[in-house]
Amino acid sequence: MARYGAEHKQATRRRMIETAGRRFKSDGIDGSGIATLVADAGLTNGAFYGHFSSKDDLVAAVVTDQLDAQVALLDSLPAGSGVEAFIRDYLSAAHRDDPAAGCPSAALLDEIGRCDGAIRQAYTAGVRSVIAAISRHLDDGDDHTSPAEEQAIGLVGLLVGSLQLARALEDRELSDRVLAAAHANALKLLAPAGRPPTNDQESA
Amino acid sequence: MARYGAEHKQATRRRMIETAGRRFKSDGIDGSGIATLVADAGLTNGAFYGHFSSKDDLVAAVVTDQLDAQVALLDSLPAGSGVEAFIRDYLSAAHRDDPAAGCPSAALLDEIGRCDGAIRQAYTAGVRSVIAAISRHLDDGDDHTSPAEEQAIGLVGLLVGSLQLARALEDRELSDRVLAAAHANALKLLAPAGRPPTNDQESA
DNA sequence: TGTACATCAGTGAACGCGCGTTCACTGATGTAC
DNA sequence: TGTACATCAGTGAACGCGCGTTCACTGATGTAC
Repeated sequence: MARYGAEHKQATRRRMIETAGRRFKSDGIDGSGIATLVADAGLTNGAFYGHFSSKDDLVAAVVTDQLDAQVALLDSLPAGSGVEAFIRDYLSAAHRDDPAAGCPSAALLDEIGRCDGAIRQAYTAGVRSVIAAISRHLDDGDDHTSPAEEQAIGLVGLLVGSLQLARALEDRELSDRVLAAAHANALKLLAPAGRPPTNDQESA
Repeated sequence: MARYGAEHKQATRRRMIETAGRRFKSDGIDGSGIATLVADAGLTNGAFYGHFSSKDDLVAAVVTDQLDAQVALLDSLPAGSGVEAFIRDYLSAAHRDDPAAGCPSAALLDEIGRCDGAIRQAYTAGVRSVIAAISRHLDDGDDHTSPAEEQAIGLVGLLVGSLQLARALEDRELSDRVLAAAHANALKLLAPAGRPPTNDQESA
């Protein structure tokens, strides 16, 4: 046996992936250097390549981990009104103001679009699971015009784009209005056609 | 008088802003170095600071220019079904496959969210105009449940998020499905409540 | 008309710095005998 | 029980490179006389 138990190295890798997830989401992938990433996990730079073969290798692992966590969150929501609760939290001022703890797609999606194949593949697999998890919630409700997957995709697009928009705006009041408008529009997407959407939301 | 006419320097600045717009949208802001930006415009690196005080200064000018162009495009569309045409083009495979020529928000929004105040202010002013331009089109149609601005904001969020998603996916078939689903959802957002959305779109 | 000078957009080498990555080394542990 | 050795997660200095930025210079032009 070596200096540490068999689980020690895995635990360090785990820690790297989690702290890197926060760092990427707050500073961007390009904006986060190896020295910073490794310091966040309490290590020095040379240790990095004992755990990952390259920065891209870490990015792929982080992307997978982040989307897995989002699926786990969705699966933990109650079957009845889970999606509505998810939407409310997603479009909250708290989520907007804390990217490091939030949705990886909102923080990184256009940067991921410019990444190499392996990272995009990891993202593709992850987002497929997210869409499936949302669809499962939508299927629980009986009435809907469009297939659940179509609704789920539209919802993801709307949530991600709107949160990015709210974050990019320098005007707090307009940003709040974007969150409120996105909320109203998300409910409209979920509402069955032929009836007006339930309208119990207020401006944030 | 100097070597060139009074309009020469302005023309060079214009060219820098346009080529930088394409470069930023294809490689990202962080991903585009001064040397490349200046070479794209047919200059060498020292010339840069005769036109801009810093890279951030260029970025702000590019953001303003790009969103102005988007407003001009929207204003050039026919009053009747302008938004529907805009949506169709926005969610086309051609737009997905050519970020350099496309929407600046789809290419850069999360990166802009991490930029300094001046850039975010430029973006805020620009996107305000885009939302206003879309709202003008929506006001032309008489029937709508939600105020035009609310619909316009939802539409922007949906389009931007969905296009980013389509671009990030490594699976072409799923990416096409995302574009088609976004299209269907966009029409649903525009449709007045109480009637099902017009459903004349096909998968791309 | 011819010469000396001022202008100034653009050139290209150089600056310090942080990047991703490599590698010889450390030192705390478990194992062999 | 005591000593010599193997393991290996983590250390920290160093690598070549591209970054944003600076600056002394170039050279084609218009102006002065």
